Amino acid sequence: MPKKIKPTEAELEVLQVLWSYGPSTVRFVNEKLKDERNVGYTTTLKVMQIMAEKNMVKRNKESRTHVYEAIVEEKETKNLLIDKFITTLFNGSTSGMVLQALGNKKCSTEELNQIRSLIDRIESNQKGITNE
Amino acid sequence: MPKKIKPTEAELEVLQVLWSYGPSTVRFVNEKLKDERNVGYTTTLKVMQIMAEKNMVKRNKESRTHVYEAIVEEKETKNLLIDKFITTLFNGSTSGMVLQALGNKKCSTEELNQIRSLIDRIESNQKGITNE
DNA sequence: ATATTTCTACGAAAATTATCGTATTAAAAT
DNA sequence: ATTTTAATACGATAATTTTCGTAGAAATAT
Repeated sequence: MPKKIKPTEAELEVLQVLWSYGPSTVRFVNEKLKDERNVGYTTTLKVMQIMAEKNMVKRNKESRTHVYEAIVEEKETKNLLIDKFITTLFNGSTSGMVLQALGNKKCSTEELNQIRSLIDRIESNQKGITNE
Repeated sequence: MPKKIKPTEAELEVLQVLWSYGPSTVRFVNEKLKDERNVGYTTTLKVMQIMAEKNMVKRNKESRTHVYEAIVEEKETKNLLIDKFITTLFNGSTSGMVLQALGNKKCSTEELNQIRSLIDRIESNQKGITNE
C-alpha cells in the first residue's frame, strides 16, 4: 500500500500554491493564501512545518529562508481525493458524478469536445483498438 | 444568498443514508454506517441531533423512535460540494476535473455513452437547436 | 409486576485542526 | 556597532469535530 494521503483543508490550500508555483517560501505561500482569506504568517508557517513532519513537503534549509516543495504528487493526490469524493457522494459511480458536474456547470464547446474525445479514446482502448 | 451548507464528514455519511433510503431512524442509519466503519449508536444519535439543530434534517417525534429526514436537497448539496471541489482543486475548471476523473477510474461503455449523449445534448442547446 | 431492552437527552472527554503569541536568531539597514 | 527587519521554533490556546458514557423514560418481554 502506498502512503495514505489525507491533507486537511489548510494543507490543501498550501499544496495548491506549491503545485501551481513550484517550490516556495512560507512568505510567498502566505501571500497567496491571503489573496483568498485572512491568515497570519505564523499560522501558515506552522501548517507548513507540520506538513514537513508528515512528509507531504520537503524543505530546503540551506538558506535561512526555507524553501518548501511538494512531495505528494499533484495528480496522484487529486485522484485520491476524487476517488474519495465519488465514493462518499456518488456511491462510487464516476459517471454519476460526471453527469451531475456537467449538467451543473457550464463548459465551453472546446472543453466538451476534449471530454468527448477522451471518451472516444477510452472506448477504443476497451475494444482493444489502441491508437497510440 | 441561500443557506450555507457545510456538512462535516460524519454528517455527509448520514445524509447519504437518508438520501438513499429516505426517512430513517437513528438505529437504521447507524447500522448502515457500521457497514463501512466502526461507530457507536450514541455517536450517530448525537450527530443526527446536531444535524437537526442545524436544520439539515427534520425529525418526526411522534413515535418514541424518532424518524429523521433530510431537509437539504441531495442534488443541490452535491452541486455545491462539486463546485467547491472544482474550485479548490481544479481552479474552477469543470472539464479539468472531469478529464481527470474519467482518465482515472474506469466506466462501463454504457456509462461513457450516457456521458457522451449528455455532451451532445448540451452542445445542441448551446447552438440553439433544442431537442425537447 | 418486574426485569430487560431500547430509546432519547445531555454533557463531557478525546481527537483533530487552525490560529497565533512570544522568544530567539540571523540578516539587513542605518 | 546598533537598530530594525524578517525568519524559524515552540508551545499554547481556540475552534471544530468525533466519540461515547451515563441517566432516565418508554416500551417490551417474562
